[in-house]
Amino acid sequence: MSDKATIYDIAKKLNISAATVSRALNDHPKTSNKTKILVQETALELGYEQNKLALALKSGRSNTIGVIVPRIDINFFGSIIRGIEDELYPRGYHIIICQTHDNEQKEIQNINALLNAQVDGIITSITKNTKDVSIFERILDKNTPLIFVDRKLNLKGASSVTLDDFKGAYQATQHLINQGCNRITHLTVIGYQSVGIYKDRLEGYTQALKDNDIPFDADLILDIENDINGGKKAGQKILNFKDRPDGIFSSSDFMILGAIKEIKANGLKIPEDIAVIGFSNEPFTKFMENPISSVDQCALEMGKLAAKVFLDQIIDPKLLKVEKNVILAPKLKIRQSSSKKTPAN
Amino acid sequence: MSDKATIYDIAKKLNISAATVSRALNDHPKTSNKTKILVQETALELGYEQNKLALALKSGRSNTIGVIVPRIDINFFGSIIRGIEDELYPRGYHIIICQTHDNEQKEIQNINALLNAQVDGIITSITKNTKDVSIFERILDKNTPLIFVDRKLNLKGASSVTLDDFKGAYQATQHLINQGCNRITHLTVIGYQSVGIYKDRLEGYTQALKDNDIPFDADLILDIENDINGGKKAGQKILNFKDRPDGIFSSSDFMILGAIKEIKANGLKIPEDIAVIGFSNEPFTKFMENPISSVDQCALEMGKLAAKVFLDQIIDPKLLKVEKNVILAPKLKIRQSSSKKTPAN
DNA sequence: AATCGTTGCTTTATCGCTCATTTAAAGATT
DNA sequence: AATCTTTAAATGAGCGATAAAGCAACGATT
Repeated sequence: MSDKATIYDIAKKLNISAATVSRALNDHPKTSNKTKILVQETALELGYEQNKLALALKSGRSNTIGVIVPRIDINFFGSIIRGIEDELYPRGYHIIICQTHDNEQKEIQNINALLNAQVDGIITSITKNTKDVSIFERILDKNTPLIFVDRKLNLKGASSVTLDDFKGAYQATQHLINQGCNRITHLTVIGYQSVGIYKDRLEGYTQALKDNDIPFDADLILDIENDINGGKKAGQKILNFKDRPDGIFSSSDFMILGAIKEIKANGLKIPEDIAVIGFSNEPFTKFMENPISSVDQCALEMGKLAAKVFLDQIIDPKLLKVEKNVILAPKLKIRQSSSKKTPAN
Repeated sequence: MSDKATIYDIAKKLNISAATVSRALNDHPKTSNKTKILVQETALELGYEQNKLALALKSGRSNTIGVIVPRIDINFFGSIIRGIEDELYPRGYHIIICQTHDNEQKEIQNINALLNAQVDGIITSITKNTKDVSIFERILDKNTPLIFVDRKLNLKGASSVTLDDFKGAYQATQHLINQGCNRITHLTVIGYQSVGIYKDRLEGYTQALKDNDIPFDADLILDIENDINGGKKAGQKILNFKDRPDGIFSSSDFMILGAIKEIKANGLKIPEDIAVIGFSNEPFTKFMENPISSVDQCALEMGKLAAKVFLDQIIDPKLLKVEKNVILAPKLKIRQSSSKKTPAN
């Protein structure tokens, strides 16, 4: 039971007051060098370590930040967290992780728990089902910095780091058009339109068509489940079209994977017959035998930026609420699945 | 600035002492129902919330656990963390995440930081380069429960949840033999033998050969880099063998992916010419057009078990150190890449 | 010699909560 | 009626660190 030494132990040993020890350790100007050295030596000798909890209680700052994501084991969120950690750890911050599993109730619980734990800020991606804004207002009421990553709410006083989903979708669609496609379907999930990102992707797609004088055809918008099976069903529909599409822009990599499987199973070639591009740049897309093009969401960078925005917010606690909204440009990863003209990786 | 209410605020309002408020809120037996109700109502009215920091300082327990992994954005570790979170969150624990990036110095820093933060326990996967045991002994000296996941050190007093790598390797090799292979190469990383798991996999492979009266051939052990490129190089070597192998057991999915690409590029068929199986069950293995067989490491379950072991440890703080070593049986995921006889998914 | 300013430390109070101990009040016992 | 129990609340201390204010000692100033 090597019970930790406190500043009191040091004080007693040196016959000085605890406050002096505290100042000596903090390199306070009003301390003599003699005492500083003496205290530091004794601290080392006793194996003293600052109790962060006491400091946190006293100062009201825990040096801890809460991060809430739908699920940790989704690559995208894992990378975001890594970005946050990479940025904040060197500055002495700890990161508390919470998951919502896309459940609004858990989201509320998580936020309350984090606030109780006195975190210095919260970075979060909202659930697909978040309806109630009030819990987020509570965060702001407490003057706790709130930064949304990727999935955001529009809330005065809250910052955000998001992807320009419109642009990503626009570029992906434009890329397909450049490859010679002129009948492009779009796979999406209408049910998630509240999250905003799917809506933006749909709009980017629509705009790209418009700018290229390709008529918009509502039948080409396929509303499916966001998984491989949904993609397979979409693949069937696509194969059954009288006027078969020659391109697919999917708002998710999993949906496009299903569609690809279905299309190939029916003897069509990708990208020759149908060129496809997904969204998210899931790790598996580049590992495939025929690598899948996708829109990269720069997760790592989003995490880093969110961390930086957080740091900006707390530079001056007296400052009126700073609100900062960063929009990241996505990066197209052109691979075989959409390279009719020039194959690439 | 809706500054949080404390028990003193409640006490003042009701003209009772703070201690009574504390007891009332904690449902202490020596409190009258009248007071309890009164206090609870006032607490609600003032928007009181317990300050966990103060509680932690007072009680010496932070209700926080530290998790240190090489990298968060690796699927395997993400799943472990998810398992831990799923298990501990409902019991009121928070999880602080740290990364080592496989750097021993960062590992030491992380541990020190977590101990300063007064975590109630540490769950970790050591780096590939960990040499020094003393930092882990420090954890135990402080009576902080220490649980290793997957990558462990043998340390008296520390618990562990690991995979039976030997068994996984044995089963994978046996499976290839069952499929008719009798000249099986093994891809490994000799440099990582200190981590233990690669060594165990090699031994499982060796034992399976022995039990099936297949002579061990040291030339069939290929020591390569643990990535796709390493796998490609291994693939070349395999193709150049005079007596070409008909099976590959790889201790990593990335290595086998490279090997597969190389082999297919040379016109050979998988599994017909060469049957292959990897290790880790990375997500991409099942998404491939020709899904890759692999040994699943049950990451989620490992995380959950680690959390449970932690909870076991702290049931009775007075108890002598409990040491618990759980070894999980891996699960073979048989897919196309190794299914010569009966195709499966 | 008396006063002033520095320097460097001590004292005291506080962050919010809880535990052990004490006190007070009411009821039970003879 | 006087004492003993029981019960509920008050008191005070302390977890570990720090900030503000107070004070002693020294040398410098006039």
